[in-house]
Amino acid sequence: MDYNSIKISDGELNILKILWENGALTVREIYELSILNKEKKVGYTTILKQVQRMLQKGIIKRNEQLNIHKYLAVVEENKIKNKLFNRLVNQVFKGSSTDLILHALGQNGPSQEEVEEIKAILLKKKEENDKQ
Amino acid sequence: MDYNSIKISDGELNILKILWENGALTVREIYELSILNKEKKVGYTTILKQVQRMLQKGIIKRNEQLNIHKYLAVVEENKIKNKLFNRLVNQVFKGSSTDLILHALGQNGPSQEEVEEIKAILLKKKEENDKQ
DNA sequence: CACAAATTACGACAAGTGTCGTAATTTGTG
DNA sequence: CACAAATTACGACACTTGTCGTAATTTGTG
Repeated sequence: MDYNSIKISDGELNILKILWENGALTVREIYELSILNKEKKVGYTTILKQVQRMLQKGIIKRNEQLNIHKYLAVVEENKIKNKLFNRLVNQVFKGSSTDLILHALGQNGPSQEEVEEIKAILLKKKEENDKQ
Repeated sequence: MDYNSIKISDGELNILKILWENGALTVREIYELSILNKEKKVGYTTILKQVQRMLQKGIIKRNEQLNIHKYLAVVEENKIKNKLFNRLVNQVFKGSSTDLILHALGQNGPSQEEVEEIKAILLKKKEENDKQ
């Protein structure tokens, strides 16, 4: 699995998330979980189609034992997380994960003093890195 | 500008980034900047087309004074950052920005001790939040 | 002004995606 | 086993996006 060339759409990510959390599932189960807590519900065949395309791409696989088709994620959660994380950092935080962290803290993180503490730590670190 | 319904593609984000950094630019200027430091270069009309579509969507606007068309971002950098940040948090970090921060720290952030310090702060904060 | 150069507009095309409808196949039940 | 129910396969369609080619328009220069 080449994690660099892989592309994952929003719908696919949604299905992967369910699979990472729950392990092998049938399409029906994925479908049921995917429409829970969703404002916008889609048809069963929509999910099925997405599952089929994911199967074809090789990002999930199928286990056919017991006459039941169960699907399982092939791509690793952490690698995809890293990938998406790095993409965001590069796209809007100039490649600096520290900047992203500061953004996160400013937005809805810990209290003011804590933010200051953390900022101080991060900035100190940043200076060190810049020196090198 | 309704920041909730707005969708921004990778190509558009690339152009926005340039506009946010440099203010009003002509298509030519955007084009020049966009192919700098890029392995994969695209044609001028590709950028032009993207600019035109962005104009139509209303995420950039055009200033025609002085017989020159200069384009300027309408959407605000911080709001878009927030949007993308929140999307990532919801998509793969269970809606917890603290989880994302911890992920960032674990990946390529500050030193070990600093990470521990920050973790302690964040976790303390998290417990407080959970109590409420 | 006339023509070359630059800019802008417009249309096209292939991929990828979300979304289904319907057909084919498989499974379960009287 | 025969038929209903469920599952799976397949095809279709609209939209978005990246990517250009080419045409139309505007600008600048001899």
